[in-house]
Amino acid sequence: MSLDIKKFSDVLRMHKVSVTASRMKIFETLLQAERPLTNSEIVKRTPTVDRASVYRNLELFAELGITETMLRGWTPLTELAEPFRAHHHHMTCESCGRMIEIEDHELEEVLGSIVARHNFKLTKHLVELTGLCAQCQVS
Amino acid sequence: MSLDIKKFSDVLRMHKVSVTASRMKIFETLLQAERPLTNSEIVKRTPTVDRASVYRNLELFAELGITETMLRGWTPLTELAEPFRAHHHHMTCESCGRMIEIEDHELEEVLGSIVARHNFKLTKHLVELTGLCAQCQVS
DNA sequence: CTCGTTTTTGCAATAATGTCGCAATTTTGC
DNA sequence: GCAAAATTGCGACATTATTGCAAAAACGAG
Repeated sequence: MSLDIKKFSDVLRMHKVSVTASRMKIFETLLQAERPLTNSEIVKRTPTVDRASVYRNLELFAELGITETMLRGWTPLTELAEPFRAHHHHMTCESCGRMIEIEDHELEEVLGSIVARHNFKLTKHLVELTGLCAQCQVS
Repeated sequence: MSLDIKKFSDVLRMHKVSVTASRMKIFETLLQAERPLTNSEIVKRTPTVDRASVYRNLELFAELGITETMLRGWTPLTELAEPFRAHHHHMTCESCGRMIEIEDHELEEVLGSIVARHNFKLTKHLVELTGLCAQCQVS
C-alpha cells in the first residue's frame, strides 16, 4: 500500500471517521490528478461512487483539511493539500490556461506578519495570481 | 447621478458595450451590497432582471474587470473591484464568519517580484486568509 | 470471528443553478 | 427619428447539488 494511502487512512482514523472504499477511490482520483479538478470531473473519474457520496466526501475532505479549493472563473477546483502535496500557490495564464505552481518563502513571511498584526490564528491561506505568461505576451 | 454610476457607464462605453437598465441594476446591487454576494443572491436582489441576463452580465463584468470573485467554501462570491472599491484582500474567521479587509503594501511588493521572476504580466490577484479571529480564539 | 451499533452508501426524487436559442425590445450612432 | 447592432426576457433544457431513507459496510467490544 502506498505511503499516501496509508497517510490518508490515518488522517481519517485520527478524526474518527470510517475508512471506506468510496473515500479511497475519491482520494486516489485526486492523487492521480494532473491538475486541480472540478467537482464534476471528480464525479466522472470515480464512476463506481455515487454522485451524492462524492459530494458528501469532498465536503468532508475540505473540513479535515485533506483538500484545498481554488477558483477558475466561477468554477471551484479541488486538489490535495499538505501533507499529500507540497504547500504552494498558483499563477494562471489567462490566455493559454497554463498553471504554474509558486512556492515563496518571503510571501509566506509577509502573510504571517499580516495575520499576527490582526491577532488572527491562521488555518489556511490561498494566493491566486492571474495574468499572461511569457509566451502569450509575445504571441 | 452618483459618481460611481457615472464611472460605471464610462467603463461600459469605453469597452463599447451598451449602457442598459439591467446593467445599472446589477451594478447598483453590487454597490449597495454590505459584503461579497453569491450569484443567486445577486439574482434575488435584482428581481426586475431575468436570471439569464444577470449571469450574462456578471460574466461581462468579470471580463471588464468591474468585479472580482473569491471563494467561500465552494461558493463563488462577487464584489466590485477597483476603481469602485479600494484594492484589498480578505481574512475570514472560520468560527464567526467575520471578514476583515486587508491592505498591505509589502504584500503587493512581494507578489510583484514573484510575478516578475516568472515574466508574467499580472492582470489580477487574490489573497484569501482563513483562520480564527482574536475573539473566537479565546471564547 | 461474530454480533450489535454506528456510519456510510446508493438510490430516487427534488431543488437549485446555470445555459441556450430566438423573437421582441432597447440602445446606439448617424 | 431610423436602421443596424446589441441586449433582454422567456422558455426549455442541461447540469449540478441536496435530501430522506432503507440497505450495506465499517467498527469495536468481547
